[in-house]
Amino acid sequence: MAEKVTIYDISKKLKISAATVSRALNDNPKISAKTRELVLKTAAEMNYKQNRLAQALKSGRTNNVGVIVPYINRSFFSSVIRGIEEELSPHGYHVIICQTHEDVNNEIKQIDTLLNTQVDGIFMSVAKTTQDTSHIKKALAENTPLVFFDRKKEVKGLSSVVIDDFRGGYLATEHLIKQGCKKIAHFSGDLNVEIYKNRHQGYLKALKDNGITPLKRFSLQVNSKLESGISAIKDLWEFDEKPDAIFSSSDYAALGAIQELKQMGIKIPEDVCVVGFSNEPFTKYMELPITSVDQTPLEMGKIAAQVFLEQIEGSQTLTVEKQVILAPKLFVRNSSNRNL
Amino acid sequence: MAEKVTIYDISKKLKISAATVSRALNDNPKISAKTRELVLKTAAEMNYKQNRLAQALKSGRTNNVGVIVPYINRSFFSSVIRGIEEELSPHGYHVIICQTHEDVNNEIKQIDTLLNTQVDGIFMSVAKTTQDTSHIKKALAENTPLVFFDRKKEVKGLSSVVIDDFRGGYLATEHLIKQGCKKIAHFSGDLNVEIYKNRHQGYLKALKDNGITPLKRFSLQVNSKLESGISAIKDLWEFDEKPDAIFSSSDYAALGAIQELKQMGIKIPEDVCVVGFSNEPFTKYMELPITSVDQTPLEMGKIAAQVFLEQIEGSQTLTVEKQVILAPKLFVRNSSNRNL
DNA sequence: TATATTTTTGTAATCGATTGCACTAATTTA
DNA sequence: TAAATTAGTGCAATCGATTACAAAAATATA
Repeated sequence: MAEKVTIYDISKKLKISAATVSRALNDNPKISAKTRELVLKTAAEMNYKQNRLAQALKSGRTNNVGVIVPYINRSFFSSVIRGIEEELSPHGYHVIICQTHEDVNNEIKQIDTLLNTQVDGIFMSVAKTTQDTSHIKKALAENTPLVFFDRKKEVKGLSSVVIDDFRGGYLATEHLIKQGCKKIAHFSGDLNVEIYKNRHQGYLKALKDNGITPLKRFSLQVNSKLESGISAIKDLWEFDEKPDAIFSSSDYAALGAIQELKQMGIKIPEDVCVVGFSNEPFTKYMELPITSVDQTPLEMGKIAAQVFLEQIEGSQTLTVEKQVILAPKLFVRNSSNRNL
Repeated sequence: MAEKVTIYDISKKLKISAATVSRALNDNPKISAKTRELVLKTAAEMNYKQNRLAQALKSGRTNNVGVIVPYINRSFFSSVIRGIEEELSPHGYHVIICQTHEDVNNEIKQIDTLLNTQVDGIFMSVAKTTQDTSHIKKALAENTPLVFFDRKKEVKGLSSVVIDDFRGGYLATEHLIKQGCKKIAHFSGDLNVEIYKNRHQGYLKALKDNGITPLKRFSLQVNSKLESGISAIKDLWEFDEKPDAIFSSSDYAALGAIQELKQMGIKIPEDVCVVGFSNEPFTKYMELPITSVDQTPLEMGKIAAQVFLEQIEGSQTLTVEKQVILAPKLFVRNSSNRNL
């Protein structure tokens, strides 16, 4: 068994104090070049590895950050996490992951245990049901930087990185209008959730800017499931005046819509254009690839990490909150492309 | 700013020693009920939170585990990680994630820093290119349990949880035979990688068991990309004797195959059946859903976690390695289902 | 009541690294 | 050469919790 080598082992071997060893290893300028060399050489020989726990206890910094998301295996979240990891790893940070399963109670627990483990920072996308933010303010109270991504809450002093959902909604709708669509229906998610509300607003604004009066009946709350997309189409088609386009806040519902429309013999994109949101991996693999708004998750993760780093490094400055809003990207594919 | 409360603060307030406080908090039976109550009550009042770093330094256990995968945002890996997290979180463990980007050098670094951070255990799926295992043996030398999942290496003393890739290959091929296919081609991955080799072996065995002589030309090395599937089909169709089924070790290549076959006007599943591997989320969403072998990633993660827990808890027993082999599940869908 | 036991609590070392302060040795200055 | 700096090291406390051992308090026994 490899016994752990400590600075005391080195100090004994060299008959110098542990303090000197520590200083030599940390490139402290007060140490003579000769001693430093000797210590470094010996440390290498003895296969010394710094005990990060001891160091963390002393310094109060663990070099760990926590990421809290609803589910890690959702394509969007795992990509954001990847971005965070890739940006932070070169700086010596490790990423700890936590899942809330969209439940505030778990969120509360996770924040607690993360703060307890003394993470140097927290990244989070709040659960859909989260209303109260007192558990989030704890991080602030303990002086642990917290950065929201995608799903944020308004808490003074906390930074966030989100995409411009309004613009995403606007882009998608505008694109549909340019394709010649005039009766555009929108599948929104729960309008109490900020991101869905914003996408909806963007949709409305684009219509108005183009002289189209939005029809109340064309805004449906549809949750993020294939089946919901199917039944939403059925509902819409009960009326005489049918839409000539669907802009869905969810790729899954968009897919359901496409399946149902095809079922009914409706041609896409000739008769009806369909646009989704999130740019889920499957959208581009479909036989009829689906146009979708990309949320640039990888970039979002990287930028969130940068915001955290700025906050940590420049601790001089009083904690300044930073609100980054990324531009969404529309990927036009066949489900809405009439210019082929 | 909330000052951190320590057991010393409690001991001062109650005028008892920190040792007593510590014992009371840890339910040590040597403490009188009265004192315990008092301490617990006071601790709650003062909002005491144990410093896990100090405890970790003392005990040598951090309650952190590391997971090393090629990329976290691959559907399969993120699902395994989810399984690990969900199984371990109730036991108080946190999960640290690391990516290798399929590069052994990163793998080496990651193991090093994880051991350095004193994780209590490591889960890993090795990079495709990994040959030498000396970096992995370091964990063993430091007495840190390491559990392989999916992609393993033979290292004495290390446990693993994998699926029965041979059986997966066998199942898929057998299914195709039952559909009446007789000329089944196989897209394998790199045959130097164990999992691909095993799937290939399973394919061969199923053919033989059913009296079909495998054709060398029908075993192609195709990497896990849509485009590769397309060109593989082109290659196969240059010969007169065409296959009547494709069993691909990759869902992406299977998808490419389907696209190209359709392009050529070939009917699926009537003329050619197609089966993929991994049960990627997109397979079930396709207009023509793709039959695929599921690797039960969530379960794999959970079981890997259980193996780790057994190893940690029953530290009495000498480290016994455990090799778990999970059964793959075939999800039959329209790309290979002629019995509709 | 005096002594033996058992409970309960306190003292101090430990985990490994860091760092302010003090001290010695080496160098510079007068 | 003596005094004043400067450079290089060591001592010991610290981060917060745990725990063997010692000691004190409470209880049981004679």
